[in-house]
Amino acid sequence: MSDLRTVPTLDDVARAAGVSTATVSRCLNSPERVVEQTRKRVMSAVEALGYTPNFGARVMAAKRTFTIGAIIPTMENAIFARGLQAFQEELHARGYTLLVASSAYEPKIEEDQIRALVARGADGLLLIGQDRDPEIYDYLKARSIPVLSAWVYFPNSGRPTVGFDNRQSMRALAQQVIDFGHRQIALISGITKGNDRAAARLAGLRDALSANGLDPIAMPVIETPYEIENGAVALQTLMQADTRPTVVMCGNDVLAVGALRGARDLGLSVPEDVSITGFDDIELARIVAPQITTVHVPHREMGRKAAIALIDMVEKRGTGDTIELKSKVQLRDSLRDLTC
Amino acid sequence: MSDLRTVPTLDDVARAAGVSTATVSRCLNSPERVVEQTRKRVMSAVEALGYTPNFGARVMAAKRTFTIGAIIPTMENAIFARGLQAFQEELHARGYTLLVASSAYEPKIEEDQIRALVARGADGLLLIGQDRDPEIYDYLKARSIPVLSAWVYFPNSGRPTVGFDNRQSMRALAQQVIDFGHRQIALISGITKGNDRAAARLAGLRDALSANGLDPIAMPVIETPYEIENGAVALQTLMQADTRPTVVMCGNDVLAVGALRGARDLGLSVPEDVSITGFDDIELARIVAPQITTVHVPHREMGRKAAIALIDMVEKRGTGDTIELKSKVQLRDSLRDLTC
DNA sequence: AAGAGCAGTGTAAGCGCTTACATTCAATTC
DNA sequence: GAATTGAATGTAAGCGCTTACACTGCTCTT
Repeated sequence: MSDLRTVPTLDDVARAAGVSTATVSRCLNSPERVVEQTRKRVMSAVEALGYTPNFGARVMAAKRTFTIGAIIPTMENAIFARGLQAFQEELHARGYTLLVASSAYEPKIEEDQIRALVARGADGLLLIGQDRDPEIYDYLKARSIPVLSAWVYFPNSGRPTVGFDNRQSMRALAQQVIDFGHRQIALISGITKGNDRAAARLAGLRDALSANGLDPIAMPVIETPYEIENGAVALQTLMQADTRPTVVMCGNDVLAVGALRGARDLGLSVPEDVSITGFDDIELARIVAPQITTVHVPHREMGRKAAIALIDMVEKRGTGDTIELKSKVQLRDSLRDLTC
Repeated sequence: MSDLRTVPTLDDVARAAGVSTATVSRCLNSPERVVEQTRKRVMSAVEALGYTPNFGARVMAAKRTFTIGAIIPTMENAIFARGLQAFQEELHARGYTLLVASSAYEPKIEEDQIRALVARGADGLLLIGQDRDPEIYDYLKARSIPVLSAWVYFPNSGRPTVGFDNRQSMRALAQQVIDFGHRQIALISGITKGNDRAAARLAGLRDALSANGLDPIAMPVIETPYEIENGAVALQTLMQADTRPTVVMCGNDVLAVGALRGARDLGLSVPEDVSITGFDDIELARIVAPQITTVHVPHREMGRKAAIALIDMVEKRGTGDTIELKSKVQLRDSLRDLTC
């Protein structure tokens, strides 16, 4: 291959094909508006020159970037990986590119990232959860950039969401735990401030306690960032209390796996000495021994539907539908049935 | 907040501050060239109007996108997550944005993704490994887009790499295995075609065998995509052979974790009945019981250094240095010392 | 057979920014 | 004090593309 001195432009193609730049542009963007014969000529010129449209110029002229931004709290563990993968596959299939950033669960960083993505011309944004400074929503609205919140389901928030009901899900899991005879329940939660999923899960657990005549206030709760190590430490703290819990429920599977290791390090067996539950049903939950009882979330489906919904908002200028997905309690070995 | 009718432009800011657009542009891009007083005035106008530069226009005028593209084989497991996270943090700190795509280990898809990233104006590209169609390198060269290969170290390839020597690393691990008295060694490898890391690891293992008077040809090898399930299946196949291996080495930790589960399902204990080793030292390796003996790779350091090196290449401060990072055998419980 | 209608194509005006070059003016030099 | 210098700022030419609008030469109407 020869070393091209410069990258060819629309103009070069037009000249080579003996047409105007407008025709070349049309060939590329709405081929049906150009007659077959011309189109062929143009396309072979494109081919011959190895022409690729200049992204910046196209963005500027068309005022569309075909870019969707997504900001997730973390890339370091698999919580969002599968959903995001599906999201990106669906976007790709529809001609969009995904721009990912992560916020490390920091609202400040998230805000920066939102601005960065907007500055880069993202046509739409996928965010996780809904709990953020209203000013950000104003900012996005002023620029008419559609936003979709995933991983949550809030039908009455006035903003579209695609996800599942974290509160109900946790409540359902807790009900199961209670039905299994557990009364001494403790929770290792993620940080609830600025994290509506974590907050909802905590609330759901309390709902279940109240509904079963147990005191939600008395329940020991440790809030800690979603990291395996933190789960281990938290479990050890909980097990040193005067009245040991019979079950330690965790805000997600990452904490649960940590708790499992913490128990192991303490010489406790799970679920004989203490039961552990998780949330999310990421691969991790099935890899460890015992496998972790958790709430299964349809990650891939969520990612796919989020992509479809968001593109819809971008293209149809629709306001965006809220979509509810169903989660499901996934019983495994880490939860002991005390009633047997 | 009021609903802005239109997004403010450089011109609006210039008018509001009573200066020319050039001055505003300079305030934003090289503030030291504008006198303090003016700069302050401009900045408060920027603030007041909520101005954000238009990405497309900036790209077009500056012929730079401040975007770095990265194509990784997969986002679905954690192999690349940590390194990529560090990569993106470093980029962000230096004013660049990361565009990530994944290829599903398919050369065809990777090629598409490369073209897509280039079309979007990526200033530089991070790829994993070096084994790909030379035509792609020509294509990138013609557009003078710097490329850096990570996760490998090939000092004499003529292209910059940032990573570790997969072959030597595997050889070192294998030497340890042999020193522990293992003679019946089997390998569950990733697919080596188009994957120089997998190929190098296989080669390194063979090196060690030869160096110790063992027959590299006789070693059972199963090649399979990097998925937990595949590791489980492969282990079971290997254990059904006439002469059972005393150790099953795996191309990475994902396969090793799968192998571990496969052993468990077969009722075998690790490492009593069979030893297992991994590669990469991702979090997974420490979560499972027993913890997996593996090769530790400095993921975060690799990501950070890759970012620095690539930006260097983009900004023409260098042609791209090859950087070697040191891996390290990480002994854990899944490998039994037969000599005791 | 003249006009209407329309498909196919061309012309040219931006899109919002960066930056080379031009201009201004105060400080410095001789 | 005139000339020189250089820092600070302004002017305006693109960057490569899309698209509104204009134009051309058909095929239909009536």
